[in-house]
Amino acid sequence: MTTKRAAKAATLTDVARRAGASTAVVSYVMNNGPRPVAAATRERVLAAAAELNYRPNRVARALRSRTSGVVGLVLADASNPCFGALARHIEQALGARDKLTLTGNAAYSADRQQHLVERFLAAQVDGLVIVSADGGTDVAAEAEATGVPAVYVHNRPESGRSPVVSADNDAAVHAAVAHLRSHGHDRVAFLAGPHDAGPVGRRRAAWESAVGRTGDTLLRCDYARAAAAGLTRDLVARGAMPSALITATDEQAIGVLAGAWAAGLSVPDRLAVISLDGTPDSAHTAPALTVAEQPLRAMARRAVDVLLDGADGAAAEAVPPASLIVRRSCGCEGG
Amino acid sequence: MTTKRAAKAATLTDVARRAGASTAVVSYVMNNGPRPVAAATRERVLAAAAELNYRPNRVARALRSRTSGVVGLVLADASNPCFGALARHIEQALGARDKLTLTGNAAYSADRQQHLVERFLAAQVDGLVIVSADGGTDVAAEAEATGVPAVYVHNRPESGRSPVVSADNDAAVHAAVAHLRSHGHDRVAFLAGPHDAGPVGRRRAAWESAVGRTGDTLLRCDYARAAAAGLTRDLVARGAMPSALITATDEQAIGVLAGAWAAGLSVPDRLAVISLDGTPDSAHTAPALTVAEQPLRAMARRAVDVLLDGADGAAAEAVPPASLIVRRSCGCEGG
DNA sequence: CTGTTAGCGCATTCAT
DNA sequence: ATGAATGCGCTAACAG
Repeated sequence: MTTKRAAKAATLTDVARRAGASTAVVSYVMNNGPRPVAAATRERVLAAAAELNYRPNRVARALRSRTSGVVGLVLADASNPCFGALARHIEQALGARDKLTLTGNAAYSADRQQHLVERFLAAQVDGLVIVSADGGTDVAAEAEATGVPAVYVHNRPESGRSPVVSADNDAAVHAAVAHLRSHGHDRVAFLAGPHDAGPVGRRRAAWESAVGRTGDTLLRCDYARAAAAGLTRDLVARGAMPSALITATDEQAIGVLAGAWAAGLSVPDRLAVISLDGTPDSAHTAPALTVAEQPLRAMARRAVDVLLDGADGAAAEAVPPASLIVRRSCGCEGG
Repeated sequence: MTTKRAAKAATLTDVARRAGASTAVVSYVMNNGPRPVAAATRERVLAAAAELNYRPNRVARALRSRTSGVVGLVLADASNPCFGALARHIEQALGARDKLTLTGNAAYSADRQQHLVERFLAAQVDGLVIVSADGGTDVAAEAEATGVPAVYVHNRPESGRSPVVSADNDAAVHAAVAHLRSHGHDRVAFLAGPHDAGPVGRRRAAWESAVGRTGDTLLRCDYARAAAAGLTRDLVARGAMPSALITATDEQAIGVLAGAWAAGLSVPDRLAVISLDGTPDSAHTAPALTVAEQPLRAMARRAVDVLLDGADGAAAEAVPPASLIVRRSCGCEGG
């Protein structure tokens, strides 16, 4: 009969006793500093630690050293592939810096976002990464008021003054418009979100400047796939579907594809589509989406660097520009 | 010039001093217990806390009370929509139980999974939820050896003995086969994973028992969308594509749809497809996928209950069975 | 009902 | 190079 009760975890004091050393020395060898330790002593300590299967208690360490080694990641909604992909890259980048990631989904609710931030702050996070949608309050400011650094990724609320890392929306939109024109479309419609805040608002503005005042149609719908699919079916039914379309997000593009299929409208033959996110999902739609791909991994890395090293200036500039990935939905062959 | 330095956070002692009470009383009111406090005193304490903008330090609390209020979630890969959706539901269920979620992606690497678990344990998590793929070691056992409860979701390694919450794969597969047969397909092929471990292995076995030894073809490929797309193009090119197919996962189904589109094979006219995951993504493909939907939210809730309340027995039984969601890819109209 | 006090496990300062 | 001793902020005995 094996013992069911877990052996009480060994502490630094246990190791010290076993190694015939003081707790201070053990601490020095566990952390490689801040003071030197004789090689022989170090060996004894290491051996004792191994024998006792010692695991440093990060909570005690956090209390004493006032850094938890944990950063909070607040997400508007991880089921949006764009946010989800960012989240993975951020978690990975934090791991590379030896940080653990506390993750929370706010489900597009400002209240829940606020709640999450408060709980993260209470948990003594070393920093906050906020991947939020439009409409939230400036939670980063709240964090910084308590001395915790924070960085926005992708979107920053109107009133925000904390650093943001975002992609170059203008270049992405212009590349997309140019590509569609090279296919012979002189009219290029744009599918925006329900309002003009945040990155999508900037993309819409970029589209306007790119197409000029030529009367190209501006479409709007919610970011959900279902909404875009519904809009597409409507448009086809009314014969009002343009022949070339740029969608503000991959979610919308996927919805458009689904709606077009359901309505019997062939993409790219009768509708050319380019999307502006470039999440991994976009490569495996039917047909595969041509996209202006945001450098999500680079954005994540940059955000973590800004957060941890406080390189406030030139945040956005340091991430590579969006690049056009040509696949099928624009009308090009291959892909 | 506003002060840039954050005011040192108020502590329980500060509140006690300000309220003219002892730290014990303050603790009692902050936690609503474990001992009663006179209403008048409680008011004074609350007022003092509010004035000082007091935030309990969860790290100190964790050290003292030996529970951190944090649980670790280790994911094989959050970019797999099935795991990603589970992760969100688990995070939400944990939040409802007042727990924070430490999230880590193992990227299908047993090493990284091991690493994550060790770091989570060092962070004194109150429990571990493991959404892993085939091939990992029994990390839950390691956690439980240190007294930390752990639950597997979706998949448990061969050697595992910890509780596992998974869906009813057999029922799902039988429903899918029956539905395809009702469309007149007497042969129903199955697309499995590269090997027969884990849930996909069970699904494949269920398919075999459902179709009998009638020579229906078993296909295999990696779980990635690209792999399934490539396989599909190959099969079409060689004229070896069956007319009815069940895919073990949504990822594969999406890849099949992409491959079929690229190869000019019409779904559902010349290929009927049903998938066995039923992630949110499956509703917005072209055409929309008919799926045997796993009750991901219920699984997440159940897993959290098992983890936190130790209801080890009858884990899987308590989750609702998979349900067939009929859309277009099987050949049905509407959807 | 409330105050006093002793640690939780660790990092670090002050002595050697 | 090492040891002893001091808290980090909080909870929970133990006294009133």
